[in-house]
Amino acid sequence: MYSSELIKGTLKTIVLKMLAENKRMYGYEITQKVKDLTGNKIQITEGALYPTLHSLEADGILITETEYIGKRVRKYYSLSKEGQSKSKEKVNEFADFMNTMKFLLEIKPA
Amino acid sequence: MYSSELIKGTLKTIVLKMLAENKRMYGYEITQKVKDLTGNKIQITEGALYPTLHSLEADGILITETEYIGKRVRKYYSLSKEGQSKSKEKVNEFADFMNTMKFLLEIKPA
DNA sequence: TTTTAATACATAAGATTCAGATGTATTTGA
DNA sequence: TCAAATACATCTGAATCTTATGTATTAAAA
Repeated sequence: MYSSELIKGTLKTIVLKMLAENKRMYGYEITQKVKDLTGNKIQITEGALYPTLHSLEADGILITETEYIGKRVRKYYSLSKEGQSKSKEKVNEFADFMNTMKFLLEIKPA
Repeated sequence: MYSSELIKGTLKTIVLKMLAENKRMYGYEITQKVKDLTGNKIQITEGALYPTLHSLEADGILITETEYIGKRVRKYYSLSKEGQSKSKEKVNEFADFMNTMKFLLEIKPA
């Protein structure tokens, strides 16, 4: 687990990337996928995730569909057309940022 | 310039790295150095920098000395013993975080 | 020569964003 | 059967940053 401040500012990018890879996902699924892929190093809390999903939806970046799994409601999120380009844009920006930071912090390639 | 949220959480790491490289620096100097090294891509605002410097000082990570340049006061910041290890620690943590993100976002090496 | 830009410190108000706590309800597995 | 996992979500508060503002000195340009 990283110190909490590090994750800041990357949540939106992570969520958009996950949805770009998986067509549609529900909230809990996103938290688990990220946890799995990062070997528990990044754990998205629900208190952070849901407000983010809702704000992305409000901005037209995400689309939702509700389904019933038995009696339980499940809310799927997927990228809108706009969301697809937004996702690429965000990932590219982060890649650029990493290069800048790598240089600034003189980090040698792993 | 990156979207503001990206920088979040990295300010402390950047400041500590700058001081590890330069022995002692004053606030304004740090903002300019980072601006120069990143080709204006990262611009630390003073409203963000000074609270950070003060809190690092309060935590015993930084030491200050005040000097007069003409009539103007200049406040130099440098790493304490504890600050030196903290600096390495922070940079290493960020390097690790970048690797995790690179994998998660499937970013190919530049 | 005057006045603008740059240097250099700093604070304060507000926004954003995240963590942690809490809440509800269902379903699976021990 | 009862605990743990699944799945949604909200709310309070803490942390951190942005924008704006303020003071004062010094260098450079008009």
